[in-house]
Amino acid sequence: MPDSPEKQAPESQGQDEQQEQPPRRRQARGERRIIQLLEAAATVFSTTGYTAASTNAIAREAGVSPGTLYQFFPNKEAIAIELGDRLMHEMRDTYGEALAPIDPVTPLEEAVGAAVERFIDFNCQHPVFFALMHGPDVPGRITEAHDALHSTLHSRIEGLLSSFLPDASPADLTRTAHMCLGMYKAGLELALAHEGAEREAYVQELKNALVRYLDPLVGERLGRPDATTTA
Amino acid sequence: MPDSPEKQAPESQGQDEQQEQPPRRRQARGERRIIQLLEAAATVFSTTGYTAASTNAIAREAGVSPGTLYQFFPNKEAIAIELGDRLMHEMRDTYGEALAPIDPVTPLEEAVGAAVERFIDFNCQHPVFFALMHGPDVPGRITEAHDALHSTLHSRIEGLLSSFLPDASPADLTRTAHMCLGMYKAGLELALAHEGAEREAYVQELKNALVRYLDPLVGERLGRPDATTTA
DNA sequence: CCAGAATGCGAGCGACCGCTCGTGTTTGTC
DNA sequence: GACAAACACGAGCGGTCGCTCGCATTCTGG
Repeated sequence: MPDSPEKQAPESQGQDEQQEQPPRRRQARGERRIIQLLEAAATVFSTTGYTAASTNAIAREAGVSPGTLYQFFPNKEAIAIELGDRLMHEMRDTYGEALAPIDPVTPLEEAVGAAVERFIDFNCQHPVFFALMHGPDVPGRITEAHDALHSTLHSRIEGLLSSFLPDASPADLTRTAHMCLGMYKAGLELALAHEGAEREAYVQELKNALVRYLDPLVGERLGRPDATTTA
Repeated sequence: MPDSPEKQAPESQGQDEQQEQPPRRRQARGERRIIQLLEAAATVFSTTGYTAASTNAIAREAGVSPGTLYQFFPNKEAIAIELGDRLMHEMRDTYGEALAPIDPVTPLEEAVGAAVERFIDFNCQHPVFFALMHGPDVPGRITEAHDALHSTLHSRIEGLLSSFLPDASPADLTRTAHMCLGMYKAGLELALAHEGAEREAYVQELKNALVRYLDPLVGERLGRPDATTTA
């Protein structure tokens, strides 16, 4: 691993906020190559992890030469970053504000079930996402993106919880939210490790675990009409 | 990374079960060096992970030369294996049969609490253990040890569950046990990420999550006297 | 005390990795 | 058709890594 060279043109600093783009015109062929390379990278990353994946392997998987790969990406990290950005974008497009709005009258089961369902679905359709987000070896920028997503989810959960539990201490709220995220991650891992009906069963099990974990906390809330049908 | 050479003397196979030891006599100094090297390896592994840890770094951390390291370990993997073996041994020594016996009259809270407490404690005192066991990049033999431990824990949990739930389907039992292990792992990660009182709070939260997850399943059991005090 | 084994050293080998560069091919524009 | 820019190639550069090897030093048994 050579140290990241970090050689950038000094740029005109200070008064021009768009700092690059020596007008790099892409042809249609180039755009196709980029997609091809990103797909290859997704395959290699999700099978071997980020650090173990070699750029030569990605190029080989895409059926091009190493030089061609570096025609479109300045370095290995940029590939992962671009891949992560596109996944993040696709997630927001697909599920829109699904991870944002919280309807306080929604029953707990429904809220948990919907959120779990959506995120598990996305991860099943894009296994790279899990490899990049929960991989232990990914470098700086990806980790930043991961942390950003993580803290977004965390504060969403915290918000949901505080709407259910307005009188809980912030520390308890944070802990509970972290625990929920941890359980979600564990369930995701189990779901990804299985397929078909078995996967569905694990998703259901994750929902059960989350609801049962949270239910006692919100139990004293004003009445949910049917509290008996749990399983 | 060079391909693992895998050059072993053919050995006399078949009728002699102790297959090696060209009588390698160790001096006291050597034993000390081995412990020194293993401690250095523990430090390096737990800070950088297995693959990212370089043997030269381990030797440097131990204050010896690379050659000296290879006087005592045939390769990098062997260091991790020896380290893992000693940890496993120490775990069994420390907690003895604590992970074995299941007293069916023990209340659920107590059983879960005791098991969680013990394992969390061990992991807090030996952070390497987590790095080696749940690290994503560790090679063959370590993964085998991990899988062995994992399936041991899994079958213990399955046994406990089946004693509580004699009429549940095997598939459900397996799933529930996997879910418990996943939740434990998530809680362990959270506990390791904090210290002192906050860590204790996460341990308690993990116990809560597990008990609440399992309680509805064993709820129809013959009476535990006080079923109301949950928190 | 001394032969030989165990221990210790560190330059360096071979393999692989991320990445570059000189060169050749394709594509768009006039 | 001419020219430049974008695209493609692949040998190979500089680097690190796991690990070796020849040689010096220290310990141990007879």
